[in-house]
Amino acid sequence: MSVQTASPRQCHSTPHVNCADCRLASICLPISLQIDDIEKLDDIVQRGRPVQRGDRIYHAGENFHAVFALRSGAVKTVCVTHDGQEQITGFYLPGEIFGMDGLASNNHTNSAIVLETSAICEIPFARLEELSSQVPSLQRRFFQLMSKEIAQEQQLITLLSKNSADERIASLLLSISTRNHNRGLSAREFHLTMSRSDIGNYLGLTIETVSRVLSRLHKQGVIALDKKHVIINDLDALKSVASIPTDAVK
Amino acid sequence: MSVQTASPRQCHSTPHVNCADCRLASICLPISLQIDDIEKLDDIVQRGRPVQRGDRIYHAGENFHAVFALRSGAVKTVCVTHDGQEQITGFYLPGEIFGMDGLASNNHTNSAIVLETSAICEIPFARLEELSSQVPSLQRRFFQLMSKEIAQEQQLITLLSKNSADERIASLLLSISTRNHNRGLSAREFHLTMSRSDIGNYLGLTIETVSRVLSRLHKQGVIALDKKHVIINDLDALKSVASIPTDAVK
DNA sequence: CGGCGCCTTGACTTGCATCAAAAGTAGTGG
DNA sequence: CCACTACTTTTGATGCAAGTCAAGGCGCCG
Repeated sequence: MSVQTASPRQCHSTPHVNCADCRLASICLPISLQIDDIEKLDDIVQRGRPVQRGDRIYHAGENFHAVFALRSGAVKTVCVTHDGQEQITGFYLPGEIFGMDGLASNNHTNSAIVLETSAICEIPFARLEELSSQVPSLQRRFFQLMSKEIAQEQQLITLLSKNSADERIASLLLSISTRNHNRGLSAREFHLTMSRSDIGNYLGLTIETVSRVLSRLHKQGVIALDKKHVIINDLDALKSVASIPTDAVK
Repeated sequence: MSVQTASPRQCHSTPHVNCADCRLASICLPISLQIDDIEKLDDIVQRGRPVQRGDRIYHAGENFHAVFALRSGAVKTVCVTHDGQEQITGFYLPGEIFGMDGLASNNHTNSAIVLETSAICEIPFARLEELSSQVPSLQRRFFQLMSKEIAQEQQLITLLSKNSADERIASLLLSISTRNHNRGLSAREFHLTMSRSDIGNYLGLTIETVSRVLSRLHKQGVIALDKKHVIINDLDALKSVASIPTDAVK
């Protein structure tokens, strides 16, 4: 089970870094908090051991007691239908929060599965809730996070409902690119941590279609593709495949 | 513009009913609040004039300042893509809360459009937020509402990603039926307030497909259908079309 | 009555799924 | 280091569910 991936430990994945010093603070939960409020938040955040590919952070059906912030690595959330099929509902990158499903019913509706060696902060919800009452900007921030989650899912709904296979895949690549960029990484070049099968599941496509579309984009020179390593050669062309105006900031 | 539908004014749409007396209290925002907390909530709720089919409660891009509870009638929320297409992201029935998009960015990402003569409660968010800090059970309730919204959207994502036209439409009928039932109305017989085109838009199908599937269900005797009036003749058969186990509660 | 939306139905087309097989990649153990 | 197994990805051939195009019906309103 100890699948050590090539992903090296990075400075921000060391357990002792606190929220104030974390280089992801500008995009994570602490946004817009005062320094002493960050310290209060810091007190309730639990930083765990690195987790490995395939590990589950929580299971669907499990009691909900915490939300999670991803420090490094990547995570997917999946929910299971009546007939046992899995649907991936989101991919999470460093600085992003997951696990807010399950708040409604006190039980997680999704499972969270680790895609590559990751470092994760656990934030016990009871204490977060309590602190939110005392720190209005934290309460607001948390409302915003949930609202952002809703907005993103609506984007996905639109993608699934209205867009072709090409558009869906181009959109996903652009989304990852943008999120990488916001974390201060390259928008042009990145590693697809998820398998073709994960991508297909997420976008409502078969793995064959995913493979074909990626090959075509490669042949057309829009992207360069080596296994899971992606380079966006022509950003405007990719946006045009995604039917996104080239001037859209997104 | 004044499209007066056949829908009669009902007792719970009269503006003077307060939260404590509203017959939707058991499924609306006040759930699990103490009686004096309901009164505090009641103080900030604004009950407006009835609105008509086609009216917009808020526009995409508009400043976010309130969430809304539907007292009677029906509402759809839509968001607009880059290329000007509309995507319906939800249908709302009495007792349900909408307008929580826009919390993230302080601007609504959706528009809310009235489907039939409706009565709506407006809840200014600033005051709700403030009250939430003082009343932990309200804060919790509001977190839950947003989380429920997330869970429902994930259901829709799964539906769009994995299910056939028949399954999508049967699922929608069952969802409306269940929600009616929870409001104390008939689960067997109801009025489809939305047009075929709305249904198609919501479910990622063309209006022709919607029409064909409904006709087929009618011919098979699973439902009776007269214009917008629906009677579910064989609930188990409908669940089976939706690929939902017949013993599933929801 | 005639015009305008909304809905239904039929004939045809197509994008993606399905089926099938081969090629590439990784992990394991001799 | 290579052979072996298992898994993932690619590529090709074929089929079908749902989209598109087109025509006609029904109800509503001026």
